[in-house]
Amino acid sequence: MKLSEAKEKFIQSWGGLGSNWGINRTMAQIHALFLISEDVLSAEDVMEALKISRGNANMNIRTLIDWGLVFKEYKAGERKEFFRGEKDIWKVSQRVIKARQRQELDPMLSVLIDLSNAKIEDGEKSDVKAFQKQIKEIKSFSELADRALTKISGSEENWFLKIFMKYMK
Amino acid sequence: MKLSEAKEKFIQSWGGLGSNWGINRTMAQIHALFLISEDVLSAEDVMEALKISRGNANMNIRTLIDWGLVFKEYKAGERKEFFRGEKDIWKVSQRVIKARQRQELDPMLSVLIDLSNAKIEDGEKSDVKAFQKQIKEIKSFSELADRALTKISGSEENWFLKIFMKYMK
DNA sequence: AATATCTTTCAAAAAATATTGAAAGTTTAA
DNA sequence: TTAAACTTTCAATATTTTTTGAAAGATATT
Repeated sequence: MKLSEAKEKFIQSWGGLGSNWGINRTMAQIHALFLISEDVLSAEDVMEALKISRGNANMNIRTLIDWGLVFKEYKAGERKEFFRGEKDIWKVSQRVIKARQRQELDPMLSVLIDLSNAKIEDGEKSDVKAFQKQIKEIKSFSELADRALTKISGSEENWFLKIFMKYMK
Repeated sequence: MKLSEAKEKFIQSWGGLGSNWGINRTMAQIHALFLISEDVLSAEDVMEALKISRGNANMNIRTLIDWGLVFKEYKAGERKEFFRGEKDIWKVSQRVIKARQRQELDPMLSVLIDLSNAKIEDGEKSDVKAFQKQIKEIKSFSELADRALTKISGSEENWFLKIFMKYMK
């Protein structure tokens, strides 16, 4: 296999993985490109490598920066911006977890908390009770998951590895 | 708040959560409906509650059954099928993890394994080395994650709770 | 202050994804 | 065996999401 083929395959697969998990395909591809690029890349490099438009490249690079997966870097004597990807895959996954937790899990949790506290003013009494019980269970579970994810996304890789070795065979 | 409003809010939020995670919105809404329905529901009940077509209801209920989140049930003397949702939120999340692991993580893992084993027959030697090193790291991490998810999706809730209490404050 | 270089925005277009509903398929009952 | 009751399929349609590219906005250079 050629190196370029191998890279292409990685980029495409990473893009597919992302898009199945609600992360837009191009953003995941750009991220893949950065994961396997030793050097910094300019917006143009990204546009060219992935054959995408300037707007698309710009927008998705911004989002990757927001997520903490890509960093701006300046070259002496060069006017344009360059970017470098976070290479440590443990850090990458922590930052993905963090971003998605605040964007998607937390809003759901806040709805669950609202519903738990809401006074329900009609309906068959047993229906209301059943509904409230189920919401409470989902809320408790979500809070547990939220705390577990927070812990994982703030830990050293070592910590996780130790727990894994000890408890997960 | 009225019971119907509260239910609606839960269904909409759960649908939104799903769609942000690459699960089609309607499927997540149907799932939410089952989560908070004490009784079995027919396809028509679902169609009516969510105002969706027969085909849509049928297709998404099938997928939920595939995922192990909804079960067929028959009523004595009734010809049509009824469905009941899995209510235990721990089991629900285990089954979601399992479904997505085999659908999305495993294919990526298999690409990573292929790339790790592939003989790369061109390119600057140091580029090839760097690429191979990075792929190997991503692969190792993915295998670890895969095993962690497998363990979690096959465990008792108690096991997880214990670990959590002990290690995650 | 005019110009060149580069970045960002955003409305329109394209692409991807989900939904509909009618027709075909299946099962049960008379 | 026929018909009624129900489920599944799938081509056409609708909706949502993503992408483009040109124009506007910055910032640096002469």
